[in-house]
Amino acid sequence: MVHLKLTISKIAELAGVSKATVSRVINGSGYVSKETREKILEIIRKYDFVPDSKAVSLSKKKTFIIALILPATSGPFYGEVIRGVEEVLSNERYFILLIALDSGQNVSRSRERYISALREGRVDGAIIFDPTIGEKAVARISKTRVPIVFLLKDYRSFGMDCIMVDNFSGSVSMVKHLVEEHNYRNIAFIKGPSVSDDSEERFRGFVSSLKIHGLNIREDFVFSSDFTFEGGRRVFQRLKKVLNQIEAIFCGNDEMALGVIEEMKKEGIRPGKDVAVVGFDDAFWAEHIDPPLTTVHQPMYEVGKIAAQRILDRVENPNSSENPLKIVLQTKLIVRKSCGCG
Amino acid sequence: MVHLKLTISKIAELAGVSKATVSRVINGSGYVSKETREKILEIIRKYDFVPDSKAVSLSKKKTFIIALILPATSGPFYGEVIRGVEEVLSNERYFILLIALDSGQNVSRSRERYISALREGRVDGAIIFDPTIGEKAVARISKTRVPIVFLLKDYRSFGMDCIMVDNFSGSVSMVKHLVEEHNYRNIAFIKGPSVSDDSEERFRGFVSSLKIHGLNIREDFVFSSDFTFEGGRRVFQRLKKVLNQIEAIFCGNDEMALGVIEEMKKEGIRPGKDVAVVGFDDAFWAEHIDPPLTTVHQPMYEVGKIAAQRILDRVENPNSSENPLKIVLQTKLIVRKSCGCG
DNA sequence: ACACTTTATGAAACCAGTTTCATATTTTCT
DNA sequence: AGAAAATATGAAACTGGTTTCATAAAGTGT
Repeated sequence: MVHLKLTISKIAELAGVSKATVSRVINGSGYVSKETREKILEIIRKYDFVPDSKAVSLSKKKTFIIALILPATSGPFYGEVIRGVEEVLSNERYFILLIALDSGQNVSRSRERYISALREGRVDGAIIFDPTIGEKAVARISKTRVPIVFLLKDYRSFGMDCIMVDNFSGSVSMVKHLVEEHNYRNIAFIKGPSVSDDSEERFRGFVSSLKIHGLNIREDFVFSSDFTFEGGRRVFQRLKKVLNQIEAIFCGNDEMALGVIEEMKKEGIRPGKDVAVVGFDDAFWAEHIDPPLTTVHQPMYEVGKIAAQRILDRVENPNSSENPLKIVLQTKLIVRKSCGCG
Repeated sequence: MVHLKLTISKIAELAGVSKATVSRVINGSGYVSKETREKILEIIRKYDFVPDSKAVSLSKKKTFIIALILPATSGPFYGEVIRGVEEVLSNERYFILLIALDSGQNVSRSRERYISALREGRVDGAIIFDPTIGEKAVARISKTRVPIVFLLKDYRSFGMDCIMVDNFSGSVSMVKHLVEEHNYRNIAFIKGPSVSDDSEERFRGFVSSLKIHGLNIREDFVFSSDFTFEGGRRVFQRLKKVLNQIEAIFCGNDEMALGVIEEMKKEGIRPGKDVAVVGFDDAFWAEHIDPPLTTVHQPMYEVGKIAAQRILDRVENPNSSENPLKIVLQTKLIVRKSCGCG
């Protein structure tokens, strides 16, 4: 038995009506008499008919798909952001087209890929988390006229909403804790890659907060790495030279903090006791490592949720002349033991 | 200036040819003279034209989208599987439609959602990782005729490929290590939810391996929980009663192991010293907790890659009569310190 | 020079729906 | 009863592409 594909026309034929009427019944639009509707619904049920989304998308000019672009390296955040986005979108019957940015040299390749997706009209809107994007690419994206919400990048000048996380304040509250609660006065800082805005913000918060506390920044206490675990290990080797001059190491993110902690232990130095080590992000595992990591929590689940709400708003009210929105979510200091507490 | 949308017809008009010819140029199909081709390409470039994917999908009956269905709770795996899938698919210019299964009571709701996506013809194929699915749902899925690859579920009887991980052997090698290297003879086991095949397989491997080593299974050493961190903590409270009779606790997954370890520490019991605790999965953080967790590595990145390769194969050779494939990937014992080593 | 193949192109059908418009029938209101 | 408004339905146009088919021109072989 050959499986013949059902279409709205076949249903119409079976019901003895026109396809326009079947379409009205399916969409609940226009006038249809009660009897006709029931008859058609009966047949739809009987044959288990579902309209083809490709045809619907074409004629309605709407895909019910939102692109979600994420950096491949966002490790712990990945899941959180997706969870937030999915929760909101699935309730409104939208789907997620997930595009991961290649790491390394291939970012531009994957950037082309997602810009193509936008230009081809594959999606109704996009949530873009692309830390290394620049104005040229944003300009191209803006030409597509597809509603966009940027994550952790402010491109309101291109008419795009953005959801930010207040990294600066996060650093400030961390330094406040280290200085006021622990009386540390010599704090090293390990920066992430300089292309990362987050990294720079965190560093600026660090510098600014030191100043506020009347401490001046020692350039030889500032190190640079790449936000990875391995990078944390490596940078510790350089940092060792000043280890006897410092009381705390503020790492630009948790992964590097973990690398530093591991390396310290290997050398018989006790993190949290001999020298404090703190991070930034509050990764899933941060509370379970030894010692539990004092860090700054990034509300990535909320970022996902709010981004999804915004993009839906934009998509469903395309001609709202509302100005591009900037929403700043607060970070939260999470005190555990690696700072010397407890 | 109003932005008028470009279509293939407008391009054709501008080039003074028919849209059929433009289509041929774009697709590189059929005959087109060199001059005509160049003229058309010139105009396409000049106006920066990209064909609408919705229209292409409809007429080609192909979306270049693969659905990827994942349980929301797959925490650490999430990223790994996605990474593997994305790597393969993006190279072949396919996109991922990501659908996360709700946790708890809403699984069936999200199951409906992804089955809808298949029935609507939204995707060319699907990779399904749905641990609690049953035959009824699989039967409905199979009716859609959409090529499917199942992850960690064997539904070859419905014509679907499956990628499995050999949990049984994983358990066996773990027990072998505990018994042969450490001489433990009294080992507790904490099962995951009984609906999970993985959980059951791991348990069966445990039982079988005990037998092989001439040990008999003590029912009061077997506990049940739910694969969560909290579940691990709770079950430890029950497990305490037999704590003085056992030398090791084999946890059905890493998260529970972590819960157990935390709880033990709170009570002043030293995991890895006083009693061994081992897990299953090899989550990202497993090597960084204290003590580093001895566990069984699940090759989820490879699972993703292979699943993606299979689904592409099926999608691009729709009438291959090849029998449904079962691919079993091997787990790997990762010895760290929580078993008492080192 | 003639038949045959290859190359080149456009008209029209097609993919599977939605939407507009015209028309016919009822219903409601003076 | 007659006009206006509401209800009901189908034909046809439309979404933006691809593909088939017919036709014509150019190239090839004998």
